[in-house]
Amino acid sequence: MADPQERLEQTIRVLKDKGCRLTPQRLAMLRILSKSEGHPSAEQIYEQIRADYPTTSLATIYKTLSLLKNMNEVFEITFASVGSHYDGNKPYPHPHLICTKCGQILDPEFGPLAGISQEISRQTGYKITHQQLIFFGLCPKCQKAGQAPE
Amino acid sequence: MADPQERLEQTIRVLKDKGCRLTPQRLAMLRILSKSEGHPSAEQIYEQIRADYPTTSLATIYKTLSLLKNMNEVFEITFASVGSHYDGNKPYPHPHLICTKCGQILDPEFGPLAGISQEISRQTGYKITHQQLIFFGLCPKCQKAGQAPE
DNA sequence: CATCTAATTGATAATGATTATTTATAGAAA
DNA sequence: TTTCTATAAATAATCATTATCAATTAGATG
Ligand SMILES: [Mn+2]
Ligand SMILES: [Mn+2]
Ligand SMILES: [Zn+2]
Ligand SMILES: [Zn+2]
Repeated sequence: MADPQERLEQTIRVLKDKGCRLTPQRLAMLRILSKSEGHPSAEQIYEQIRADYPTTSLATIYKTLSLLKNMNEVFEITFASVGSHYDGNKPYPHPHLICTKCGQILDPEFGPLAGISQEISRQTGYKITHQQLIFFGLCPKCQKAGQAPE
Repeated sequence: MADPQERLEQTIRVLKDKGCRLTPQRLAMLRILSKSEGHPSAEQIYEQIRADYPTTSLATIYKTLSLLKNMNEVFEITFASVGSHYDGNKPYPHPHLICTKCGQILDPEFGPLAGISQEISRQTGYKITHQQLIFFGLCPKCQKAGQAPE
């Protein structure tokens, strides 16, 4: 994982570059996201923030997450059955390992790209039941510029 | 892809084995799902069904999908930003290729497991921007039987 | 420091996909 | 026919997320 302090400073730099304000609520969120322990959901971030800033609104959490997503300073794991979770420590797409019972989410570390499941299983002790591999991109039709989404 | 007729018959067999009834609405759904053209959403299945059975309720679609999921006769692609989509032709986990502009979902065919993105891109003409690879399983703690989910 | 103003916040309403509930229906069994 | 049970239809409820808008404030300016 990246050094949380460096991630924090990096994100603050990007925010300032874009002319965004650094409010206390945002700073508190950045501290949490720079570590992203356990890949928190919006609700979990909200609960942590409220410890220090009891009047914070959940809407602020969502708006800040949206802002950070747009500048690629947080990565969103969108999986319907567990809701969205966030990783501000590795703010780019990467594989995840989800426990289907308790919902715990890990970043599995793996080198090549073969026998992955076994390797992850060995590393983490998880018993892997299934996986989801999704590729995103633009279909040929959508690559033509100036075309509205259907 | 599997032969839709065979998939239809297979699912009907499983339903009967479990003592479930084969209603006209269900049969209409099975016909759609056995092909699963375009990986339809619940809403899209609903619209197709209504052509033949105008009084059908959306709740029935969801209930039947839930039934079929439980007997592994349909695979659900749960990705938050596009909502759930269904594949009854290949009713088991497999990779998907999603256009982030129009939402089209394909089953990319690929052999080994290296240089996948390039191969998929060549086969489909998609310009791949990112991917999501998620492994599901049970963490060591959850593998201990009789433990409640957190 | 005081003032100014656009960005941001907090409170709340709205949205939308999915699930739950309740009553009605229909076919199988007796 | 009567009874029984699975299922359907209609509708309400849920819940995560987004939108709205008046109030507040960070940060620039003088
Ligand atoms: Mn991660
Ligand atoms: Mn598929
Ligand atoms: Zn677990
Ligand atoms: Zn497209």
